Amino acid sequence: MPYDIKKSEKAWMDFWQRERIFQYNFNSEKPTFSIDVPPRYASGRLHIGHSFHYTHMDFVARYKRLRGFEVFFPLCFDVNGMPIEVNVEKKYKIRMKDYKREEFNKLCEQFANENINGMIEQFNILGVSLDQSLYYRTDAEYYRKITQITFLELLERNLAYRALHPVNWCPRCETALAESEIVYEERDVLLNDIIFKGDNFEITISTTRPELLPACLAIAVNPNDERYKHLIGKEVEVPLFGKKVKIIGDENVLMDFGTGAEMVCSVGDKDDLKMIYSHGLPFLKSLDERGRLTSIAGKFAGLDADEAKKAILEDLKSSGFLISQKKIKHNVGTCWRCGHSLEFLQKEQWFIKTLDFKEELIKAARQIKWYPEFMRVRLEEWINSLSWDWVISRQRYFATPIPVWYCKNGHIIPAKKDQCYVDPLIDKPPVEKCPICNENLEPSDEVFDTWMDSSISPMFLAFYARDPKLFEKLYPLSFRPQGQDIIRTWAFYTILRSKLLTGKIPWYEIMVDGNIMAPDGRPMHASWGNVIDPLVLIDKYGADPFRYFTSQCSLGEDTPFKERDMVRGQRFINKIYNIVNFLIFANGIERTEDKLRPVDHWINQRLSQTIRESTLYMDQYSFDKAMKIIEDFVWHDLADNYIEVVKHRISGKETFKNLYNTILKSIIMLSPMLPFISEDSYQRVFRDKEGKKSIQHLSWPEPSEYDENQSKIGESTIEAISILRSEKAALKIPLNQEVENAIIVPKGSEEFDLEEIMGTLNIKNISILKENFKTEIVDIKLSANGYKKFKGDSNEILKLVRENPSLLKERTIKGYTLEEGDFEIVEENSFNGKKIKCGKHCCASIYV
RNA sequence: GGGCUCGUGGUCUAGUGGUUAUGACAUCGCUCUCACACAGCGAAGGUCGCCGGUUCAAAUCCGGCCGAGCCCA
Repeated sequence: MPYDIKKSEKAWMDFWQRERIFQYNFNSEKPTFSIDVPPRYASGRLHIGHSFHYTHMDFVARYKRLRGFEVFFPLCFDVNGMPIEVNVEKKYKIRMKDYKREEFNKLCEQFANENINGMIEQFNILGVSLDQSLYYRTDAEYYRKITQITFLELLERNLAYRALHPVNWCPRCETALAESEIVYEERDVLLNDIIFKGDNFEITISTTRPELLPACLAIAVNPNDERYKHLIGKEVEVPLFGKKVKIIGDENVLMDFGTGAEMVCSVGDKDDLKMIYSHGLPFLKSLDERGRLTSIAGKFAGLDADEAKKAILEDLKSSGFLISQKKIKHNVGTCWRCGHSLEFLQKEQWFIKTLDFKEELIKAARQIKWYPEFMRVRLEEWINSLSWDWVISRQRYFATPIPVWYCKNGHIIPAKKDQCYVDPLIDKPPVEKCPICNENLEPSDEVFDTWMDSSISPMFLAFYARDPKLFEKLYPLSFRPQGQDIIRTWAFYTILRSKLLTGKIPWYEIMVDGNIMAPDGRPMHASWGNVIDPLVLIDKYGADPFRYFTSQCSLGEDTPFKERDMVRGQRFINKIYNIVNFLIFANGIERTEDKLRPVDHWINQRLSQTIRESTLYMDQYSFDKAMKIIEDFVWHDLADNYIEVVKHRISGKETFKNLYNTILKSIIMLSPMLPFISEDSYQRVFRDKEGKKSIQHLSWPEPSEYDENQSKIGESTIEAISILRSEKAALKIPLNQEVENAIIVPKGSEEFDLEEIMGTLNIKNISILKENFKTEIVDIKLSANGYKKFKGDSNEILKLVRENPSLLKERTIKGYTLEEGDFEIVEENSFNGKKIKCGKHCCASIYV
């Protein structure tokens, strides 16, 4: 009966849920291993990349359970922000701003609920061992309450502040965006050369944004530029608008971009902003919140940026100011959600201080252990490049309300902490009038950037502001798994919030994953038609084969999806199933007394080595390496060699016991990666004897005991068997057919378990001999040690020895003392004049 | 333009100075051998992206270039 993967996987996931196998026990005496699970964004279903990430963290959760930890692995959802708003607008064909915040948010919540239910089902199918009774969603009042409280705490300490500041602004979404929300896109734009006239001179500037001409503050040139340096300090007139501006010198101006002269506007881009600050230029508001030109643009007022660009270029052309245009590639900042190009706008916004803490944050990042290590460098690069504080206010609906009120004189009245969760649009302020000027209060209608919610995830999970005792116990969390694309956001903001609010790092370890690429090696894009649905694959192959594929992906590297890895996984799972079948068969036969033989010691030695190495790799979250070692052991040492050898004596008590333990330890090691087949195997044979309800309740194996000498004999024996087996195959003798004679020629002082060889291969007599055996030296090479010893003389010595092999018997050559192992001798062996197959330890042949 | 990562048989991949470069998938041959033909045994297939340097010795270390990915400007 073949392995029914679908039926099995369904049954065991139901079993795990029913028996609450993954439930975290708050009263456990075991040490806790806590995972700051990425709250899955509730705008859709899991795609292959998410599935990949969650299986990786599940490997960790399951491994840590086996290592004796009480694992805290909660189910979390991120239910906030623009993607959901946009989806709801699309679904109902409505505009958010036409609705009251409350009403619109109800629609968002409903939309999210459907996705959440779907994703929980997906987690189950994948076998992700989340404790579903530990749960949060970021749109719930219990969660937003903590977002608000932590904000109020920062406000009390002046770490949050409100200020007028240019912000990245999306005119379509009408909201400020954080730097992390900007997507840079390369676009074809026109670089326009425009003449500015001064007293008896002209200067031609290059700009991609002529619509900002009304906000022109100055012309900037590089002070080292021979063409222009004499003009610095002179005045020119802004074409069409008649305003006079100065020519300034600034080292940041690129001499080879366009004409090497540019206009400084408020505010075209970040470079403008830097020059405005460094040259003390004023801010002009040239665009409004919807991206239209303001009154300073005269007759162009009211046009949006694109229309204005056209109109102004027209006028410049007809009045002779525009002298040339050429197409260039230009990086444009766009809104991560809607793709509209962004503007800089002067707005009152809420900020959290970050620039003051750069050093401290880098230090904190270094206290955290990063897997892989190089990901930390990316965070440090990001921290070093930050040029202003974190803008946390958003002019949107579906997010946590900012818990403050304002009076008309601009005083800020924050909510009281015990008032939270609070919605200023609905709830009453803590006081009726402004305590400073006795004015009436207006509620804030702004919400927080959603990273304000997700960046307190470890604090929330550790019961911050709710249960100080639990917080003491759980904080910092053990482990943060996440994707490389959100190092600068989720990882960064979490470290920031944690440091500011608790003074501690949020977790001791962070594991950063790469992405799954399409099979063609490119990112998956719906428009490229290379998107892969994990559920279709799992339906075809099963969840364990999918997990097998994800276990092959190196941490932190992008991996193209490979269906053939799932095929390979399927075969491996089938192999495991059949190994267990054999054990069940062996379990059913009568037991006789016996003793362990050298091959048993050999498999125990190989098992121990596998346990030691895979433990090392699992501790570093190098699942690919651990899996490779375990798979190699199970498939080749255990299945191909050991089982074949013990078949002839499987009725023996000790033999059976050794096989039983070897298989049990193997499936325990495989269970983090392949939980379904492992649980299935455990339940089929081991549960009765071991007693534990689930394989997840067992312990990660310790290396077995074995006798080193016996193990060596076992190794030579395995080699002899494998040579003789292939010999038998070559002679076309069926493997179970009896053979009269075989010979084994040891290379050195090796010993062999002849009885084992005879039993396994059905050979009547085996002799160990050295007569009639001829060794011919074919080639002589230097070993690594030889090279190290002889250094520069290596080639000369090698030449001497090759010409005269008898020199090998000398004690010294050219003053070097010779030792065994300096040379490698390539031999050809023959027996009775015929070539004979050889391995590391022996040569062997069937002797008919 | 900057930071990080990667570039190995047809495809994918292991391998951070020293035998004949690992394995998988695909290909070809042999074998239904009492757990498994979703198996076993064997064969063919590689100038280790390119150029230069260090070294007795480089896939591996260093420099430059080319290509890919992520993040940023």
